[in-house]
Amino acid sequence: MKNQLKIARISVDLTQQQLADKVGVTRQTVSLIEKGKYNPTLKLCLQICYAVNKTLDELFWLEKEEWENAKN
Amino acid sequence: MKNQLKIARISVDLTQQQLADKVGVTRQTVSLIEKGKYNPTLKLCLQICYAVNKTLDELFWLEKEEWENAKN
DNA sequence: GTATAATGTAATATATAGATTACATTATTG
DNA sequence: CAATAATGTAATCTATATATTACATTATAC
Repeated sequence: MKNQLKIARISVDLTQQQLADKVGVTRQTVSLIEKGKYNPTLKLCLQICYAVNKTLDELFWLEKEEWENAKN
Repeated sequence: MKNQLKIARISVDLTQQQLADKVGVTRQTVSLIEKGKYNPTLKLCLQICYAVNKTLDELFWLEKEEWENAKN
């Protein structure tokens, strides 16, 4: 599932590992979320938002059509 | 985890069962999410947003402080 | 160009989201 | 107030988010 995490993370100058540490998750999890291969929980989404100083909509919002195309 | 789902669902005149059907989940899952006793996945959050015509921030956003208080 | 940091990704294990079944409680409507 | 619809919630099961370990590839710095 597509998202804006990678660009947001880089803009606050964090590596995947640093972000992972901040939100208490493994680097792999961050990597997979950025790649759109994961369906994170709301809690994790919120923690990521706080860490990179963005809102849910800014990082994770998808219009319904994009959603329906991106079947995965 | 607190959220605005119940009020949004009622405002589009759906029962928990109807919402559950629309998003392809059980009524129990909807109930628990409304009660703040569940940590839904991003996909489910998005589908709920589409069903009640709200955004992620409108339904699920929590400021960091509220978050930190609401430990669960 | 080589060392090192950062990232991608695969296999297996564990924790937990969500389903299922069931029953109780709380609205709502006649 | 009685019947029914809507909702709360508990126990058990299944699917999947996330951890762990490990190794490969890609970027960055010397």
